Amino acid sequence: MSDDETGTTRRWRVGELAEAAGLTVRALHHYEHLGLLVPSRTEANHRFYDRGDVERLYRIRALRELGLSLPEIAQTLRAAPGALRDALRDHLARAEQELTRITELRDRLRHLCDRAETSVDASALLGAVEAMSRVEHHIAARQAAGRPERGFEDRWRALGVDLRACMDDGEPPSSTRARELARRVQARLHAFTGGDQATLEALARLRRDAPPQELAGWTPALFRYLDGALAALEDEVEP
Amino acid sequence: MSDDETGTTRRWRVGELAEAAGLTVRALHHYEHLGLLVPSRTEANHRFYDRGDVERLYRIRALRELGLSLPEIAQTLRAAPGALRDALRDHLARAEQELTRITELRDRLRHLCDRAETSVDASALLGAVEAMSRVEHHIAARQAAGRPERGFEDRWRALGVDLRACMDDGEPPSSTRARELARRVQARLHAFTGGDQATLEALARLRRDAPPQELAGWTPALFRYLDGALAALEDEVEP
DNA sequence: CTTGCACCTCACGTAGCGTCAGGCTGTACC
DNA sequence: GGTACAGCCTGACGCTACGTGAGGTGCAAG
Repeated sequence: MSDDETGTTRRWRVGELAEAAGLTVRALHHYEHLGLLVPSRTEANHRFYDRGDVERLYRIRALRELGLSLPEIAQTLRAAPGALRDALRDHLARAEQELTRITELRDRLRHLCDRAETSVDASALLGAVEAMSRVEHHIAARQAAGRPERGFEDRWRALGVDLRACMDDGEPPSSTRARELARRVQARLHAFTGGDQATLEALARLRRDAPPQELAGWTPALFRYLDGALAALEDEVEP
Repeated sequence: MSDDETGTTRRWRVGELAEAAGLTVRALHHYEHLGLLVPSRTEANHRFYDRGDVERLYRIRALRELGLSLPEIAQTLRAAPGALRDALRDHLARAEQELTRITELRDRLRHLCDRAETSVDASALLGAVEAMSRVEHHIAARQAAGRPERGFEDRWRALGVDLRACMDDGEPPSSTRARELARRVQARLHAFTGGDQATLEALARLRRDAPPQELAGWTPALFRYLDGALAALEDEVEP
């Protein structure tokens, strides 16, 4: 059943093919420019695509919809054997990274939108946004500087457990035990921020305005309790 | 505690500020070009940024990290009142859309990668990718054409239930009852594809090579059973 | 012969900068 | 005072995957 027998030596003009494939003429021009899909030409220099070109186009489209870049597609279509599998795996990894990135982003945005609902003025909201950003940058900078973060979370978790026990025992934030724990938190904070005032303020703002729901065993209620104890500490210094 | 008293009338040069904010000099040039952050100049025409500029920059950075575009940031910083809240809500909606998109993408990629593990040659894999794309395009085209899709899934589900009952009753795929159901499936497929051969083939390929885990009550086992019954139908026509 | 449509080839625009290229400024050292 | 070097300046092109014209050609119908 050759093309000749069935009369299927069909040729497509750009417009037809674009229509059929759900693309635009310009896109086909672009693919040709990249050497990704190079059609033949008529005497009048008009492009025409044969059956092979069309099949190639559908593959291109399929890989495009998976999110591969045009150069990547060109490469996997050139070196077909195991390259496709590797390309898909690489791309899967990238997609999963993107996914976690966007998920975090969405969570932050949700949090901020929730807060915005409950009538907070814009500058406070901006402040919260900025504080988040500042603290994250600080953490990133520490990691980039090669600071060993071993036991980083564990220590916070341990402090959280102690403070929660104190709170659950009904001790007021101004109690000696609570203030002692607050002092330890302050020391930890100082070590973490390297004494940077801006980061310390940003952290305070986050605790007050946008405490994370659950971070190393800390809850919003615990953060509030801590703030009470820290306030008691300050009163102690300058009564 | 004014700037004069504390001597904190500090001014930053571009390089310093870029370093401090974790950006590049070029980015700051760009922000100035957009009118987003316009510093003062020294006599020698060098940029310098004061405390207010720095604060503005940190807000810009924070909003950028939330994924807002630079024009959007410019706008929300100009018209601060409720604009920020609206912008965040809009952006949240976009983020959630992106999230579902990437999630679907990841699922497809995972599926394909799984199949690639079990040593399938590249062209078959490409074929599966292409078939997915083709079927999706067909569905999109139908929806764009305004085809009423009411009861679309329900009918497939009903057919699936009948076929599963048949399979669970131990009837062989070649039994009269199974072939009758296969005939009804064929009719549905024909109605769905509008008789388009390419889409029919793509669907057959998907059933065989990459059956979805769960779609309107159909499982891979059920798809295999259906293929058996369809094969029995064909044998019946030309024995 | 004109109308009209599909086609052709430039070529600029998009977002957010990266990355030269070529020239000026400011400071430190000799 | 000269000079070396870091840091600053202003263009201007590059990147993705095309969109969107502008200005000209090919071909069939009226």
